[in-house]
Amino acid sequence: MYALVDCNNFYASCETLFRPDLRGKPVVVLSNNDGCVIARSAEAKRLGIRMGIPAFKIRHAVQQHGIIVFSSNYALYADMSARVMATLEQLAPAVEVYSIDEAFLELSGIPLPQLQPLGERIRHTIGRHQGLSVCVGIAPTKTLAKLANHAAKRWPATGGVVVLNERARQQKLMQLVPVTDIWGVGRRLGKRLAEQGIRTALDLARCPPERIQKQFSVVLARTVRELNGNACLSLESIPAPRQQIICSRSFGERVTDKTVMQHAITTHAWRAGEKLRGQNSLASQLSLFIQTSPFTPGEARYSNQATGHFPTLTADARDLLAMARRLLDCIWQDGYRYAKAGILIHDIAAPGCQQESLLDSPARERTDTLMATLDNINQQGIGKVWLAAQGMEAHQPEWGMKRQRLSPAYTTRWQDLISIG
DNA sequence: TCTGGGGTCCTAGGACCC
DNA sequence: TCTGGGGTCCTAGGACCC
Repeated sequence: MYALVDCNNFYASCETLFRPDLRGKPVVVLSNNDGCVIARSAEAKRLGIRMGIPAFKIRHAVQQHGIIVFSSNYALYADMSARVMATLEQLAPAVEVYSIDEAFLELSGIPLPQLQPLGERIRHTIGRHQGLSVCVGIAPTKTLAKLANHAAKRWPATGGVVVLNERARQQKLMQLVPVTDIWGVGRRLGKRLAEQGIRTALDLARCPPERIQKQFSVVLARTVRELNGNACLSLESIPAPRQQIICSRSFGERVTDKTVMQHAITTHAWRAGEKLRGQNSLASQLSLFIQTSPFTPGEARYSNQATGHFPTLTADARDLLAMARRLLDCIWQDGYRYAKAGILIHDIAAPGCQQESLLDSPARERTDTLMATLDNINQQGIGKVWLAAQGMEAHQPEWGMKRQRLSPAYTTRWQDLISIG
């Protein structure tokens, strides 16, 4: 059996955690740059604030209903997430961290009658330790566990825990759930399925998987099997190294100056290097993209990308930044108002695969030591070091994000520690 | 004025190989 | 007149997830 544990309104709940005065009030959290609504408290949902709506479109509702608005505070969310996951590790034999607010647990070996009490214990413990509310779905496959979790969220009478072990209960639930609420079925597939009269989860579960594979894909066929209790997906407790690393941001204000753009892209390249070294990988190529806004009508549009190959595999920040700057020289065009830029690494290799250069022997060990030292300093919170190419105003860069409603980093920065009295 | 930032997997089609 | 059959690798694009 698998459990899916999912935090309720995670970002919004993190914000109210240290602001008890806001409990029971409508709260929303915006995406980076205060762009769109990406999380809502139950009260905000009840007011009809939709997921993903641009912030400027809800200004009226904010005023009218006194909705409290926050910028994204990922320092806070990531730290609270780590605490929730650590708690789950103590409650279950194996945990797969699936996203910032969700985890799958493997519960094999636990007798059936103990599953419901275990779900309740998980809810209770995270409520006590982290002050967050979670829902728990338990079922024989991951897809059914997702479905059970969906039911636990949707129907409060379940008490936030749903165990779906009997076929009859699974079918009863599937009959009520639209097919697009199934994990792995999005809008497009939902539309194509509807054309064939497949509207509920049960409709899909009753299709022969061979037919679905032929007409749709092997992925959807797997979903059909999972809905029928045939587990095709297993718990992946050890995350595989990323095959692709992206660091990109929309700018707080449009960028028109090449030096400012250089600072931005070298900072993204630096971050990409940190992620790369963090998973002990090497890059063989790096891409850069820059673009104007696709939304502003009447404004000249430009978007371009360039890729460069390294002579030997590298995770050295100096190589990555130099490449980013070289690529910018290739695609930069004066006269545009740039809205976004990013760095992509997609050809990622493990150390030991590299072909060293015949001509110059890179001092691999020395660059590894240097990078490890820099990463260490930055992780310990004793200060920050970076390369001069990133510009000197690393804390408040000109191109930085707009975050006008940012809450304190309550749990990760000493000066933001809450004081009482 | 104002529209996020990551990821994954699969498939089709072209280039190329023998 | 008649023009094979079996592969691999790469890329772009589409779909999904949070």
